Amino acid sequence: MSQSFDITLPDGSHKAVPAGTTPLDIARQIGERLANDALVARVNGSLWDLTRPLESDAKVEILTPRNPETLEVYRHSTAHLLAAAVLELFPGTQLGIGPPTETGFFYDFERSEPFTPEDLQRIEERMREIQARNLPYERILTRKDEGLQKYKDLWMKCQLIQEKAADVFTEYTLGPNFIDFCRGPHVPNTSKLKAFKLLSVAGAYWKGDEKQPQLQRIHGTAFFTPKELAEYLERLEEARKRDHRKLGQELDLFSIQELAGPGLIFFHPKGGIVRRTIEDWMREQYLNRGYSLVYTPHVMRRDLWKTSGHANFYSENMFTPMELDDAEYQLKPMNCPGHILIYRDRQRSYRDLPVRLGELGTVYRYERSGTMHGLLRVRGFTQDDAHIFCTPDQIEGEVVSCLEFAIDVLKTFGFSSYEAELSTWDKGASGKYDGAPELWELAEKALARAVEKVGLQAKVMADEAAFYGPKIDVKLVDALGRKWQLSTVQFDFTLPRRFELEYIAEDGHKHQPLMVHRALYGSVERFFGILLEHYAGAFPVWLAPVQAIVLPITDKQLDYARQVHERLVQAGIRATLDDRKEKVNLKIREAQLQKIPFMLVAGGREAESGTVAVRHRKLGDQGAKPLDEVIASIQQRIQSRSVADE
RNA sequence: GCCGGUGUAGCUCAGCAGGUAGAGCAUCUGAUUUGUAAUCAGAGGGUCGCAGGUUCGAUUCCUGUCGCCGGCUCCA
Repeated sequence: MSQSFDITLPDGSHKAVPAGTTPLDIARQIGERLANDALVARVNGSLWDLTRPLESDAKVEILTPRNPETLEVYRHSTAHLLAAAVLELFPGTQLGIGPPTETGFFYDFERSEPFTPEDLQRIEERMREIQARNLPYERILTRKDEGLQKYKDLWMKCQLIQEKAADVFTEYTLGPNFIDFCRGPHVPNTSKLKAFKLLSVAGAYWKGDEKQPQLQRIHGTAFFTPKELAEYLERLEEARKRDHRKLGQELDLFSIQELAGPGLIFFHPKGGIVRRTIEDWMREQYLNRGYSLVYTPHVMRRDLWKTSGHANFYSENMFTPMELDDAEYQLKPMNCPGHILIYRDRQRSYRDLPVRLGELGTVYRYERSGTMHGLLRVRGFTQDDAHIFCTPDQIEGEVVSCLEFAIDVLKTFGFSSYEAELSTWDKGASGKYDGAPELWELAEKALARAVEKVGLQAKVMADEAAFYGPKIDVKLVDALGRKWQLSTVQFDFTLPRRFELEYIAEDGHKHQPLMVHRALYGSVERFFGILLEHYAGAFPVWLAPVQAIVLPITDKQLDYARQVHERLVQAGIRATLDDRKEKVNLKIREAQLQKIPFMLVAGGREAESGTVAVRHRKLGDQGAKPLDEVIASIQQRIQSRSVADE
């Protein structure tokens, strides 16, 4: 056993070390500082505990907080710390799983009593105490049969061991009293954990399955430094401040009425202006890009939904059918069948294709109570929906223009950062797919080539396609770095078959067209909510419900202010006049809180000279300017749809 | 749907070991004519989410129900 291993370091240098050497030993040889900062190692590509002896020749890399992948390990170790604290305070609690997440970590517990917010505080304090004990995380190898015996009082752990463990598995201790079945790796000891905070408790089902017992999930977050933690908490606070539900009320944009029912949105006059502007832009684009605008009914016979298949596989999401004198009718959860009926109302020639039918179609879907969320998750919403019926050799071009269109939406509304996902059928391996393999191949190739052509980065999500066809999803990244699913471009191989769609091809025979479903805003309501949060309520001028407000200083300037207001309105600017007998300070404060882009102060001096004193919501007092100039500059912003707040 | 929390004036919130409620802002009235984020004074406004129960008495305790919030699940 006195063999030695050949270690390759990231700089390409080699080192011979005796068996039994750990990555931490190597770090120490390189430098005390590195050994101090080290949290975990990468050995031959996989993450490895610092104190775990090397087992062969290896490429070894010592990872510190500078390596982003370290954060997951760090948070995972914090999750163990949480579990250890819970067990100390509440012995007998059952442990579920405790993974890191994108923003922190959680651990699931089963306990008859609910954790209260006070419990959370106590737990967090106990975590700090345990942390201060400077306990090591130690990796232990255990035989499966032994492990099952050891964890016999922890049913979830036993289940996990049964399902996941090899004959010999790893577990990690945290001091003398805590041990957890876990793949690892972990940071070497609790002294490394410098900044963490528990955030919430909530219910979560074991394995995410509602037929399984419900557990209590404690969420927390952890960062390498208290400073980063504080910044994260500030971001959370910022997100809370720009919550679209809060802004929607403060800015009087929309409401949800208890008397009318949850998940149903009322757009108030100001929200109505914003929404209409968003919709008008889309309608204009439809017409510019070769789409036809159609309208389809909101309720249709249930037979239609039987033909489409929705009555079967989508029934959970549909409103209960209503009985009319001749038949059952169904509120529409989708627009596709309506567009299909228009397509097949007459015989189509290949010369007619592609047929692009677009609609701002309002659909109703049954969402379980408890799942609704402001504008983002509702029961009635409007899709900027279109269906493209085309020939096989047209699909690539069609997908390309859909993606270009989608990118144009993002740019127009001020999102510069976005990403895409290409969901594929994975060769039909999972067997859940409908449609001929040739069609899948054809469509997936077209999608992949289109993605490349428009220069999108698309992550391939194997086996994530819908059963009826592959798709591309576009996600945007907002001002706070949050990702939102937005546009989707999906093939549908099922509906053309179910509705026996056809066109007469050049060969004089009937062929089945390909059908592409695409929505770019996704849902207008949801898009509205995303925009609202992205801009924190300060909509770009072209979208702002009120673009300018005229503020006379005293009622001596009222006549002049009325003229100014009239000029603005004549110029097509959405302007209001604050003619109350109030101090200008108050008027400014309120206009500012309403996030009105331009406040035009009209006092005696301005009335004399035909000017207004311009105050911009972000830039502040800009001084007096000739009214003509001000009008032109506001108009310029509106016409150019500028998203810059200046 | 499930787990936990929560529901008091238009808004934000206080209060109640059970004795039918209070502030600030908003609203209305009056005064103030005011130069870049809140002028002053007075008045009005709530069947304490809804329905039962316990009690001499319930906004307060209990049960049910509805909405909302944080999650799970699902998705636009």
